[in-house]
Amino acid sequence: MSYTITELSKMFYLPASTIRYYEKIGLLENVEHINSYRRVYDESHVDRLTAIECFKKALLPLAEIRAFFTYEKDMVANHEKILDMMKTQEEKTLETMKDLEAGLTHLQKKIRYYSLINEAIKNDSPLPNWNDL
Amino acid sequence: MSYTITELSKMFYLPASTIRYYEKIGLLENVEHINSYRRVYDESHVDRLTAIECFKKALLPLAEIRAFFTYEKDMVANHEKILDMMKTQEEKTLETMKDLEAGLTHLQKKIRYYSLINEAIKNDSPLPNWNDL
DNA sequence: ATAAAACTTGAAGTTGACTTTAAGTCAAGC
DNA sequence: GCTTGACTTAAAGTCAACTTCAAGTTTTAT
Repeated sequence: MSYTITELSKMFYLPASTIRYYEKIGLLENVEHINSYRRVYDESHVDRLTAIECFKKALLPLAEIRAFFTYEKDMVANHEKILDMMKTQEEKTLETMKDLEAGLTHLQKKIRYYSLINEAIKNDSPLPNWNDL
Repeated sequence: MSYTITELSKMFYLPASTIRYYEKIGLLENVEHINSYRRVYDESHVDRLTAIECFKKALLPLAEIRAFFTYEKDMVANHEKILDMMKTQEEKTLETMKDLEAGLTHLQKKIRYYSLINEAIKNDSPLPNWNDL
């Protein structure tokens, strides 16, 4: 099965320009050009983009993702390097999640506070105090 | 109590240049300059930086954070706008957390996989298959 | 009194991840 | 055979969030 850039674009909700950009920086490889012009993709590229999507969700920078693909070409030789990369990234991701959770808690406190303010204004009652939450 | 830029810098693990930058883009306000030269900060600035830290953890862009501070100056007039902002941001944060969790799961699967590869190589046994996980 | 350390400014530079632009190519339909 | 539309290229532009730089000022230590 083969795909045009527009098909991939729709599949992954990515602008075609981004898909071309990924090729340019080496995230997508071996892209054929029919009549030495238009790009043609196959399952391998769909797999790549799927993997990229996952890694991006885990907040890996594109350079790291590319490094992973490079190492993965000889995973027997590089399995330790890859394992290191993934573990380092796992820690970063966990760290980010902790921050996000703290941020979310802060946000939700603000939401409670401003909901109370809303109430107080409606009922013409005294405004609540941030420290009373 | 008053603080120098270096003191704040150490308190918040931020380079002084960043603190100056935050002032420049309007995140820090009313910064006095002794002898019309060096910056002097007080508790209000410590509070601001603490709030900025929280919002940044929740991944709010600096422009949003500044907007919040602006609205907060008249929270009686702007409480609905603020509430909207915070709720919108809460959703975005929850969305990001979901993505992060998905990314983390993917990462952990990779870690399991490459640990098995590691084992297999040590024991000279056949390499595991990604689909067997 | 002088030099070094710590701070100041405005402007320019950096990084990552794209996006936009301008000019060109090619197949398809009228 | 000409236009339209979907694609191509390389290069430049954008955006957020800083960082670095060059040149100047002030405080502190010798």
